[in-house]
Amino acid sequence: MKIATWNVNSLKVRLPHVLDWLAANRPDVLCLQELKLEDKSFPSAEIEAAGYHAAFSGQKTYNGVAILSRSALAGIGHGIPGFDDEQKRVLAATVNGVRVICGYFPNGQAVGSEKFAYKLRWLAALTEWLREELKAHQRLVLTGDFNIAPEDRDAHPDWKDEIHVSPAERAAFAALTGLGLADAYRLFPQDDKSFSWWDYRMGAFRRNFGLRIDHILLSPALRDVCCACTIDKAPRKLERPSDHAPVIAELEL
DNA sequence: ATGGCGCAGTGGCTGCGA
Repeated sequence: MKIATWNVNSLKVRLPHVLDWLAANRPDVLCLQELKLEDKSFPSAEIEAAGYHAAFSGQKTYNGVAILSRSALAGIGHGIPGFDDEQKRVLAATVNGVRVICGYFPNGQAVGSEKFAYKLRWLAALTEWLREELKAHQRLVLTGDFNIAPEDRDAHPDWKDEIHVSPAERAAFAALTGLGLADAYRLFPQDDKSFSWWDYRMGAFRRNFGLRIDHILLSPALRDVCCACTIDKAPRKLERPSDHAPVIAELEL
């Protein structure tokens, strides 16, 4: 099973890239973030024509998540149970016995801001929910745009902002891995300065001034069968790219 | 020089992302 995540920064604008990428890579599951469109505008026909089922949770202008799958999606769940939130950031579904949770984690804007407090509240709620989900689902994937670079090696050395690399955010990430979830990318040797996001400005991609903030976390049963995890930088080189690159994990299932 | 780029909304600009 090949499972991927990609923050597309507007599905409307990026649909051609997504369709091309699905055709070229044929993942079993693709989790999308930052759809920036309402459910009524979701491109269901195009996704279906590409051979994929879809579950989605969108809103106007901001946020929005989707799970695309070659097999049928079951047990679709919206949001974090018990956490009231108008922002569409979480979608869960079961595919061939694997519980897939797609998340667009809050940005946080600046350490100490109102949005930062919301980010930490959101992360705490997610973690408590995942604790229960892991009891119910032996095979579980938590994936998406985490907006956290878990270690120093996951951020360009010149990254000056505290957001995405602050101790509080990294502690929240560690709380998730503390539940037994493994960062699939770090199960394998990787190049130095491996990132999944690059600012549109300042020639950041050309200079590889980036962050690794898009992740695939695996429950113990899936970690044991994970045979590869890579970042595909090719779509970031296209005309009008998303600022994020897809991350792909391969599971021997 | 605190911007730069890109997207959405109902705009000639602002808010936001990371």
